[in-house]
Amino acid sequence: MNAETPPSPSNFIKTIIAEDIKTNKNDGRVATRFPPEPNGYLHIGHAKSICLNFGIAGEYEKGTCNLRFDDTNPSKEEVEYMEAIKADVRWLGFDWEDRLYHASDYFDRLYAYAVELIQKGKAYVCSLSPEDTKAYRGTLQEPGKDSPYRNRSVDENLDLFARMRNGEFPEGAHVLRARINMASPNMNMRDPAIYRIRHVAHNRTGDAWPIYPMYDFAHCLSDAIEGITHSLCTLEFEDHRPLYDWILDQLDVPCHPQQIEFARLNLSYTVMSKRKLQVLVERNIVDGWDDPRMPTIAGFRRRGYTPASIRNFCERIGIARRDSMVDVALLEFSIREDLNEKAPRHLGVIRPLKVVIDNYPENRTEELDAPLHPNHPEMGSRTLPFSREIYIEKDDFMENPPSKFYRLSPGREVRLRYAYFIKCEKVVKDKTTGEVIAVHCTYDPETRGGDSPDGRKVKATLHWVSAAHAITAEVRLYDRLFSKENPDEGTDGSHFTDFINPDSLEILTDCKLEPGLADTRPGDSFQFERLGYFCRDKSVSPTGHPVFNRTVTLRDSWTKISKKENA
RNA sequence: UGGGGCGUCGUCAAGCGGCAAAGACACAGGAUUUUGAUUCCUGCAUUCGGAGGUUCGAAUCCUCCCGCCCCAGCCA
Repeated sequence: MNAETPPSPSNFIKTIIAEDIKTNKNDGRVATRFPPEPNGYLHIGHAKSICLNFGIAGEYEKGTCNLRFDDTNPSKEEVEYMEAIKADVRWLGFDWEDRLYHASDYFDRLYAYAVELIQKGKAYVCSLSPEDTKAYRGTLQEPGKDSPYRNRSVDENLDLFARMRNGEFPEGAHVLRARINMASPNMNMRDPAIYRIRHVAHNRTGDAWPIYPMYDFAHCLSDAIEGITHSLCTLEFEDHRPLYDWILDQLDVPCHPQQIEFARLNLSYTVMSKRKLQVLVERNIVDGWDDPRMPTIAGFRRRGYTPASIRNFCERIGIARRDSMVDVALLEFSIREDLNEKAPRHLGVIRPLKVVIDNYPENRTEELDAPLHPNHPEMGSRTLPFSREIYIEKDDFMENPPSKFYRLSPGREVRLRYAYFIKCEKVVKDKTTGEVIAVHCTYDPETRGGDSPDGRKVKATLHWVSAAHAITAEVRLYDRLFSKENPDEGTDGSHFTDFINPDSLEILTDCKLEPGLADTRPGDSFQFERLGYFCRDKSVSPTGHPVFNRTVTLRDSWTKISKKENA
């Protein structure tokens, strides 16, 4: 039922579950669930939870993981999000089979449980205004006061709750509260609201309900109804666990799942809350939920990340209870690792510099054979057209190179990948700006394919593309969205948007790629040799050219060396 | 200042009274290389937030201290 993922390391949750299996606590069953609220797109933090929940279930013969939408707040939730969430979970490689559920599936049963609670004297209708409710709640260090409505009779509560359900009251007039303890040091136990009036249509139940259950009431009961054994959630719900347990203890429920909390994922140089991601989308700071710079699953997909790379990343970061900030370099390692094996190699020049090979015949074109993957011959090969005028990367030429630079420069010989050795003879500059606009070279016909029969060596191999045959493309280079490792951690009045990296996107519109890249499809991934991994985008440039997104650069020790030299 | 958590390498993270304190990423060297990529070696915590204590023996148990996170939605 689950995607292939390497054997995963142990963590405290697996330890607990293994122990439960050993003691036959749930008849050997392991039932988890992934319970998103459909109020936004899934992000990499959700991927951690998905991999955990589906992953654990997948490790046991009697393991199951449900997909359950926690749709108890119709004013925030949308069908668009539900569809996107399902697509993302599937894309990640997980299968909920026939176990797609919604908290809203249980509204009737939840209502009956609420009635049961009232009948047992464990819940009451409170008619305090929201402001008064807040005032009565007390503070972190002072106990709250009992609501004046706390001792209404069971009959009156039953009547009022029935009328709430019938839509007889406006929003805010009443609320159903659990009758626990207004003096509890745990705020969640100070008679929390469990049903509120909302005259809002629900995307699945329509106008059937004018009241909706709160998270604390709906979640534990949904878990119990589904026979969940281990209810995994993030740390901020730890204080809710006593309430989770209290509700299940009062009621006649099928089972009592165990809630276990773990730390949520924080990734450096990005933000992870749905609210903040929504701000980025609404303010058009990014191009939508699937902007390749977004830490959403949809964003990573469009960026060219593979499901396996994200799953491997989630395995590597582990599961623990301490707050942490994972280095984005680990994610980058995970995608390089996967694409290095799978991505076919191609040549593409993103900042073209014209090279004329003076001793190469004017009208000649050759077809050169080039493997699609140097380490995997079984992937086959393609041919590369070669001619007198080619493009190389601007960065691969320097008129006055520093000592460590061993690419092309005046008088120097280098290899063109899978083609010929060329030697730089002359530099052509723009008369006014002094900018190098073309380079003249000679080639050695004896070096066809890239080997010299006389055994002479060159220090560098450059990627190139035949000027007459290249296709033009738009390439989008992405960098981290934020310039600060933790955008949430600004000084006094700062806002996370203050740290947006102004250079997070660079669009190159005149890139020259080997012709074979013309017949590729959106979503296809490649390595452009010496540059990085790129993924064909779904869009087309304003000029009608294909668009490629840079997923991640190759590891680059040259940049480090050159920076060191300049420092 | 009430309650609940958490503190092991630059970053994640194993470890649950007896290890020279896993592993990964990052980093630094070196080898191989028609990608300054990949691959391959090598190095990288005498120390587990601090101080005491228990014990033959402590990262693991106890005490105190310090630091960080969460909770006062009719959000989830």
